This record gives sequence, structure tokens and C-alpha cells, in this order.
Amino acid sequence: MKFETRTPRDRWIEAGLEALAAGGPDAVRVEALAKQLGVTKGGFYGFFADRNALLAAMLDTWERESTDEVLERVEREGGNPKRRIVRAGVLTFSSDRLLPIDLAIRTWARRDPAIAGRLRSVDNRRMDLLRQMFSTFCDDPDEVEARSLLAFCLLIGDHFLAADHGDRSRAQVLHRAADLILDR
Amino acid sequence: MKFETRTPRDRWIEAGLEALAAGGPDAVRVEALAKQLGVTKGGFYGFFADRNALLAAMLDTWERESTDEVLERVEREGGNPKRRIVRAGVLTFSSDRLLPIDLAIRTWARRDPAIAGRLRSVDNRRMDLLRQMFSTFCDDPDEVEARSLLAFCLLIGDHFLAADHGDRSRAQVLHRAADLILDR
DNA sequence: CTCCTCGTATACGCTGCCGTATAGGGGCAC
DNA sequence: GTGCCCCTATACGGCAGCGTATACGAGGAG
Repeated sequence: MKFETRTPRDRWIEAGLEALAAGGPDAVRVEALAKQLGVTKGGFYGFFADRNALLAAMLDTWERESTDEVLERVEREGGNPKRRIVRAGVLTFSSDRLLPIDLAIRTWARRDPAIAGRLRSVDNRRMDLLRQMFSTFCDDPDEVEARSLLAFCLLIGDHFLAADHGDRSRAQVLHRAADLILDR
Repeated sequence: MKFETRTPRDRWIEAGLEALAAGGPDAVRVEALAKQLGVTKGGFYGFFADRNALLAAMLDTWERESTDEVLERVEREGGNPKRRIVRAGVLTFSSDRLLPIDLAIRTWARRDPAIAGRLRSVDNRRMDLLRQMFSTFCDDPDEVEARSLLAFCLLIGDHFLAADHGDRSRAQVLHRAADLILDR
């Protein structure tokens, strides 16, 4: 029988995603990951042809976790359509794990068309959910599209904005902004 | 009399900002900039103590151009308050020069508190303008704050979103979204 | 116990980059 | 034209990272 798991491929991918989240694609360095894992890069090239193969595997993992796994989990939890869609957003954008990876990939996509393509397919699935939600109480498809974009931009932009809000907390302002988009 | 300009300090800063816009702070490499400028790094260390000094100078330039110069130019062009504020937004976020730098600095700020501090002061000035604008037709200060945040997030998030919109163009959806925020 | 497999450690050559030291060359002053 | 002053090129040492080659070592199969 084969040995269970010694220090497996997945651990390299995991460490790579952490590095990506913390410092962008340039921070994903084989020798640095090895050090963090407490080993040398000796075994790395048994699992991956080169650094690019790791990046590709990281993207596969990210795409699967960001779409299929989130949707599957939402499906298991059940609830009405609106609740499901909100859960999907929360699972993605309130996750200490997925959120920073998502943001790093967005920046990466701006300078790499291949990344942009992958992000597009993921974002399209998310936008579909938003459209479904807004369609439940809004008949104008143009307005559905506009509100969906607004909601998505608010979700993302929040993490890229550095402004203060006087006495209010960001969360308070965010809540009020969400009301403006969701109500009526 | 001093010689005019041979291959001056400003050119290094300019090339640095271009590299920052295209590839993030990690892409600002002295030797690469020299190559792009058609010289070697020989003269660089006459202007800057080290690479960090260049980064600092780049940030100074960015901060000045993003705030003072934009505001000064808006002031010169005149117009009513709303028009001025819209012009300020256009000058910043429709600029092939300033926009990609701005986005790169936002990502940078997520992993460097010093950068985050600088970005905060710039974003606060921009938020002030938005608050002024929304205050002209909205009395509830909480709502003013929420709409300002929404507008800002839309402006930024647009460039980080990869989703399609079926038959519509992004510009069309964006326009409709702006209407939702600005009207009433 | 012995062999074999597979992950790991170590060592190597290569490249790209930083910052320093030093020599060359082209304008301006006079 | 001569001298001076900057800017520039070149060369260097050091470090970090990639990918390869090779030796070690521990666990399972027989």
C-alpha cells in the first residue's frame, strides 16, 4: 500500500496561495515557500515541473473553491433564493482565506490576460447570482444589471478604499450603502 | 549658468511610476528603469540614495499630482460646484497616467501600512469632494456618506471587475449605475 | 534482512538585481 | 583651448531566486 501523505503537493499549493494573498504573484517563490513549510525545495520539483506549474495549480484550486465549493455549500445549507445568494457572497467575501486571494488575483489580472480570462469566468458566475437576486424585486433588466454591478463594486471597492468616515465606522456606512442598493 | 537638463531626476521618477503602474512596486527595479531610459544605472545613485528613495519620491509626485494639481486645475476651469467635482473625478480616474498608478498604489497599500497612510490622506480629500457634491441635493448626512462611498467604490471597483454584461457594454451599465447613485 | 522507492537535503551554475568604486567624456566658463 | 563639473559607462562583490544533479535515509515489500 502506498504511503499516506508525507508532505504533499497540496501543502505547496496552500503555501503558494497564502504567499499570493500576502504579496501578490511576485511573492510566490519556491525557496521561500519551502522555508515556510520547514523543508527545502528538494521535493518541490517532484510535484511541479516549475514555478509556473505551481501557479497554474494554485489558480485551479482558487477557481474551484471560489465557485463550485461555495455553490455546493450554499446548496446544502438551503433557504430561499435571496438567502442563498447572500450566503454565497458572505462565503466568498467574508472569508479570511478567499478574500485576500481574490483581491490579489484581481490585481494580477490587470497585467496578465490569461489571469483576466479566468477571473472573468468566475466573476460572471457571481454576477449571475446577483442578477437573480435583484430580478426578484426589480423588473427593469437594465436596472438589475446596474444594481448588480454596484453591489459587486461595493463588495470589492470596500477593501481598496482607505478613506475615513468621521464618527461612523466603515461597516456602518457599508450597511447604509447596501440598503440603498437593495431596497425598493 | 547651470546646464538645463541632461537626463534628470524627474525622468527616473516618471519611469518608476510607469513601472509601478504596469507591474506593482516589485517591478520598480533600478536596472530595468535604466534600460528603458536607454542609459545604465550609473547616474541613478547621484539622484537617489537607493531604491527606497526613488519609491518615496514617486509617492510624493503621485500625491501632489493626484490632489493639489488636480484641484488647482479644476479651480482654473471654474464652473458650478457639481461640475467641478465631476471634473476632479474625470481628471483622476479617466487619466491613462494617474489611474493605473492609483490602482497599483491601492494594492500596495494593502500590504504596507506606510503606503496605506498616504493613500488614506488622498482618499479623504476625494471623499470630501464627493460629500460636498451629494450634500447639494441630499440632506441626510448618513445617506450622503453612503452615496459617496458607493460612488467611490464604483469608480474603483469598475477596474477590478472582469464580468461581462451580455449585450450591454460596461460603459452603459456604469452610466446607469451612476444614475442610480446620483439621482434624487 | 535486503532491496527499492520516494521524499528530502545538499551542492552547483546561472541569471537578475542592488549598491559601490572608478574611469571616461561632453558641455560650460573663462 | 583649457579646465572643471556632472553625468554616464563599466566593472565589481554580494545576495536571492530558479532549475538540475546527486547523495542520504526512512518506510514498505519480498
